[in-house]
Amino acid sequence: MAQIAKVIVDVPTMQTNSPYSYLVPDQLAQAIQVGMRVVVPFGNGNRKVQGFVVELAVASHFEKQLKSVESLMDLEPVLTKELIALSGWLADETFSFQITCLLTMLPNVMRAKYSKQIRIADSELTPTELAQILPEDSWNDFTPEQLTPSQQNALTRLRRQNKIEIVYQVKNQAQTKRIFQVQSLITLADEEKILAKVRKNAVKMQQLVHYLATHPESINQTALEKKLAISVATIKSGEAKGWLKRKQVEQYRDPYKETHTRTQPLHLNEEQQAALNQVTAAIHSSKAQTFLLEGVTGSGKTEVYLQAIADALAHKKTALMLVPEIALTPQMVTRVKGRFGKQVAVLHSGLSDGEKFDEWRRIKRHEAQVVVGARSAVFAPIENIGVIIIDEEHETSYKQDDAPRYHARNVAQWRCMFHHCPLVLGSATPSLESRARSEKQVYRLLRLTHRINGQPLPQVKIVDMRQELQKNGSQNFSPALSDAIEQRLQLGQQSILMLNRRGFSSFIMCRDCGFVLKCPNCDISLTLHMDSHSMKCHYCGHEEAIPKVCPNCKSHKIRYYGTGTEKVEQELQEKFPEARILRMDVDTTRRKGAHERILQKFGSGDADILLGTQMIAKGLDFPNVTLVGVLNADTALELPDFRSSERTFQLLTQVSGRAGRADKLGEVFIQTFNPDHYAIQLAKTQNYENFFRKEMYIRHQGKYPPYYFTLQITAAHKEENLAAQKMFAVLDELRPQLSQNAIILGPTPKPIARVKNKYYYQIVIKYKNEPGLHGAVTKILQESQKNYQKGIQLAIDAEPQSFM
DNA sequence: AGCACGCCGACT
DNA sequence: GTCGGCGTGCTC
Repeated sequence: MAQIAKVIVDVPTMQTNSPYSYLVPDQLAQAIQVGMRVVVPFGNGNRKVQGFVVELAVASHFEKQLKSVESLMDLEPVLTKELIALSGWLADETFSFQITCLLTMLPNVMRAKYSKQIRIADSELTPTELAQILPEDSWNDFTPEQLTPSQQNALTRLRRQNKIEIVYQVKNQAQTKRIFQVQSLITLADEEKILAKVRKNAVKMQQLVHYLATHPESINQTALEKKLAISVATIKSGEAKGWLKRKQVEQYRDPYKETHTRTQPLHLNEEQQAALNQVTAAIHSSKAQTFLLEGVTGSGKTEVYLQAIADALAHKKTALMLVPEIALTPQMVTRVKGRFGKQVAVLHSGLSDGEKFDEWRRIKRHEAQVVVGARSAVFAPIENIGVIIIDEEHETSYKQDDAPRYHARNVAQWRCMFHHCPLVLGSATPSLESRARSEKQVYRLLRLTHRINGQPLPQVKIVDMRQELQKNGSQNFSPALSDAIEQRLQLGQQSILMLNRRGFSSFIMCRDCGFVLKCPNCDISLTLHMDSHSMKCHYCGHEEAIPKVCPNCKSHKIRYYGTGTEKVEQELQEKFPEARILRMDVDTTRRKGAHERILQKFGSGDADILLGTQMIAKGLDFPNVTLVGVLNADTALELPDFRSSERTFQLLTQVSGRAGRADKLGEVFIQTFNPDHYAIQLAKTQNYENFFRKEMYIRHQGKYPPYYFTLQITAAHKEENLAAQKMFAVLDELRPQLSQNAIILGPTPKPIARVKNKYYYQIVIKYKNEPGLHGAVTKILQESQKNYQKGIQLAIDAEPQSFM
């Protein structure tokens, strides 16, 4: 009986979102396995596409003649059965395609590159004629995107006339790094004999011979080059003379080469021990229990995680720990690597594709038992999991905002069910969803209420900027904050200043007519960038020159407005000329490793003030920091989003925790125009529990999560009314499927209605129990495929992070 | 996605 | 009359 492979092909559409059957040719029958990538012919022209084998069977329900698998792309499966099952569930859950989910789970290099080759199939067509259409140097390798429409048409015509043949290629990008090792073939006894044959002035050759004679062990080729200051040519000629052998060996690109000093488990206090005991009990009894570890900043959550991981390892199991991208600082990596050494694999966006691939392979080959990583690390190919930990579980970065729109927490829960292991969600300020679930006993609540070392929480002072505005006019630094900074400078202590959001940025406004320079493609104002001396759009990347006169009224009084980190940095430097300031924002951290370098510099005391955006609020631990200033606490509050209070509270609580962690008492200044807002007042005392009660009441009143589930449907189109029409059509179709209890908001234009020249309209459904909703939405999505060619894009986001 | 089939307008 | 525009449907 012929073998049949069920393959998910790399064609991301709704119509092709199920496995296709292919015959397995005899020569592949032994090697093919579920989870491998294959190349299969697909569609009318039999173009080659990448696919994933999700099942091997002996029969297919497909009536017509099956095509055959072309080739295998892997020697062993890249996906486990668990991950294949997970991809199917995830596709359904997030209203996305299974192929999109599969590709999301794997390192980028597993994504095939497609290209085409052209061959003359009819002697009537001369190469010169063809070269007029397409230059000869790209005959062997071109992609449709690089062709102009007229080239495209000409080639299509020739192909229909059978004058040319198009050969499709699927290129595997997954390359292992290979280095040369040099192995000596001579011994000490040979040295004299060989040296006699080497010319007297060939100093390098003599050195090489001497080295080889005295070093029988093999050495990295580049290391040898450095050591003897010789070139590859010398080594190669040594090889030709038979003195040495060069061989290629595979090498991991290890992003964390430096060895970490090993640390020992710390002594736990009573609360930590009690929390740990509950988690380890679940590990031992293989129970898929979710825990919520709520602990004030500095209460030692990380130590509980580390000891839970140690316990899993002691029971011959593995562990997965997720950390927000931004908190995946060298500090955190050092802590985990320090405890578990080479058993740790790290996955985050700062790594190159090659480095990620290598870390991934270390996990796949069971060379790493502990995985630490950002959101997508939740798909790490780790087996036999003993515990999954999600640190700072309230972080919005755990939700992916493009397809598949998954939340790492839900994926982790699925994997915990699969592996029968506990999930630990940790935070000082849990998301309301998680905290509410622990209230209902769905999660088990573990609380850490004491800071280790018993240090007091920093003193938080709220500065009313309304009064400051009246007294001193508009400014970024209140006298209270300025004095505090001055004091730290004199004491030689460090300060962290946070400017909320990159968005509170400098835009340009005409003082005469009020004209604001906006992006021609998007509905937002352009931001001034001093580093490139230009105006940029944060949404589409549009860039233009800084205007000298107002384009509207020709006035010269067109000025900067608002505050960006660059402007604050300038102002700060003027105020404190002697201060050494480090700025950390999207612009200064774009380059690889820049993030680490800035923190390293600050940590080693090379700067007095660290000025930055949200990214400085998370997970940093610098003992010499005794002052934290939040320049504008309000910007997040003013956003039209039901989570804005929660975000503000979390951010302020978190950034306050950066002050005075060691033996020195910390001080925090929060500048705000809303000093009486409950999110700000409660952040002052770091009273999460009170904030939770208050915010839950407000969510209840407004019928928002966690009392209601939410689903957002968005339509996008170049023409505003088509996007709107589509949303009204969706609404008409959906409404009969919903009960009276469901609440529908919209259709409305999104708060930023136009991005990249497309208009966005959305509806949001708030519901408690709508069994028909999932099916109805899936159906709408399937039908909308037909409209896709007309340029209408429909996006569905279950539990969106914001309605904006 | 990409390719073929099929039905309408402006050209040799 | 045909060439080629792109709307529609299918891909094991």
